[in-house]
Amino acid sequence: MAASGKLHPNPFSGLGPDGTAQPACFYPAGAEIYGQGEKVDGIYQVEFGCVRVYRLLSDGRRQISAFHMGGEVFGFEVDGTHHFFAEAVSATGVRVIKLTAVGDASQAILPLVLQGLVRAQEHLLVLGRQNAVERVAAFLMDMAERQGGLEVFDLPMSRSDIADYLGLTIETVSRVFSKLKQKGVIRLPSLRSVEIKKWQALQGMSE
Amino acid sequence: MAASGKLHPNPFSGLGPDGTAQPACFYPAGAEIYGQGEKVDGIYQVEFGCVRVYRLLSDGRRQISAFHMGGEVFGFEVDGTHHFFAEAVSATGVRVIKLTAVGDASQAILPLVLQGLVRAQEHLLVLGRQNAVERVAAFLMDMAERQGGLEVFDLPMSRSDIADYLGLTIETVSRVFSKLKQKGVIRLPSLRSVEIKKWQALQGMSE
DNA sequence: CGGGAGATTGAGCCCCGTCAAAAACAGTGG
DNA sequence: CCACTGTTTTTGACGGGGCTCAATCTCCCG
Repeated sequence: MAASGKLHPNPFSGLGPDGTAQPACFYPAGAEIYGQGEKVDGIYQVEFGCVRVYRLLSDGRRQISAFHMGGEVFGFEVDGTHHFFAEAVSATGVRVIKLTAVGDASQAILPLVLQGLVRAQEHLLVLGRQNAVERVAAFLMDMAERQGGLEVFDLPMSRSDIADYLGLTIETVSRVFSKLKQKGVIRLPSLRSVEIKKWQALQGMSE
Repeated sequence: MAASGKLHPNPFSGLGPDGTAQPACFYPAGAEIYGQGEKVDGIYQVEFGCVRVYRLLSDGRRQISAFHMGGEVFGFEVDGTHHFFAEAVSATGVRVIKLTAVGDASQAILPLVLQGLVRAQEHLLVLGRQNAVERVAAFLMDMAERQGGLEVFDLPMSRSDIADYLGLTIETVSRVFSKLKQKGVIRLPSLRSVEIKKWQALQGMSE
């Protein structure tokens, strides 16, 4: 399938010699972008598509710590080695930004790292203190906002991905979807798209 | 009570004009260091004691996103406003580091922010995919490591704080403590201290 | 039409939350 | 040192939300 997303503005385009932008790489759905233990050779910016970043427990349990969509930057690491896996959720274009020396472009990437930290802390609240309905509601609103606040939007990821992001099982995710649909809060035009009919009701669920 | 902790090395001591270190402030147990919505006027470094950083849901549910102990830096924010509460868990000394302009000392604080991000992502795995015993085991090992890896160490925080950090209830935390004690994995010399008797067993529980 | 992966739905169970009571602890004053 | 009080922790009984296991359904893509 041809990936025809338009490119997002690159905040690094004016960096000068600090961050060196590379041509975008294409990854088909499911392709690994980097793996646990690999050496870090830069940070990544999503051009189009969607990326999941996750860790595994030894028994196979998976926790997706974040999805990254167009324009977002990911792949920060602390000691030169990746501690997570990153894979394309759907057909995805990723631009690699080489950091040629320690501290390169840190002025520019600090706010991006901070944003990632805020997102992670936000998600801690969801995983630590919200029930299944609240988690799914928060997820749907987050996805809608990141796609421009439209009431109809795509879900690039499978139920399994959603479950591993929300700390639930696919069955529970599916049941919550069905319940929200039945209540008229959402509509599911297809498996991978959602229409929010009652935004207000959704908000009330994730407080 | 006199706070007699020795001061930890300050990574900002050699910053020059970028970060301006202030004299340490003292906070008694329970005192608020900053609150949600307050303006940011710097970042904070723990001199001694322990700090909890948390958010609240509208119905009062609380999620502690991190505890910060001696030497650690916290209070990073993205838009000039605090989105969390920070309170002293026990009698605590905190040094405020004023950042006089955007980007100040970012070279120095980037690794600290990255470390916070790694910690948060690590904790996402715990909250999303581990059961009560695994959560408590991970917590105990983390606390032990942060106090030098001793087999006997202090718990500055209450059961309620531990519960709100691990996404559990105080009853469940207490029950897990009792079970671990009964199995001989830990000993509880007092309410606020722990001895790890079988480190290996603890590790096996949080995989 | 058939095959396979993903998604939905159902039945049963278990972990953990809730509610309640007892126990341990900390602080105060006598 | 002890008695008294309020807070924190522990322990118990019980119920429910979400997980497990399993069957069915839907959607692709040949």
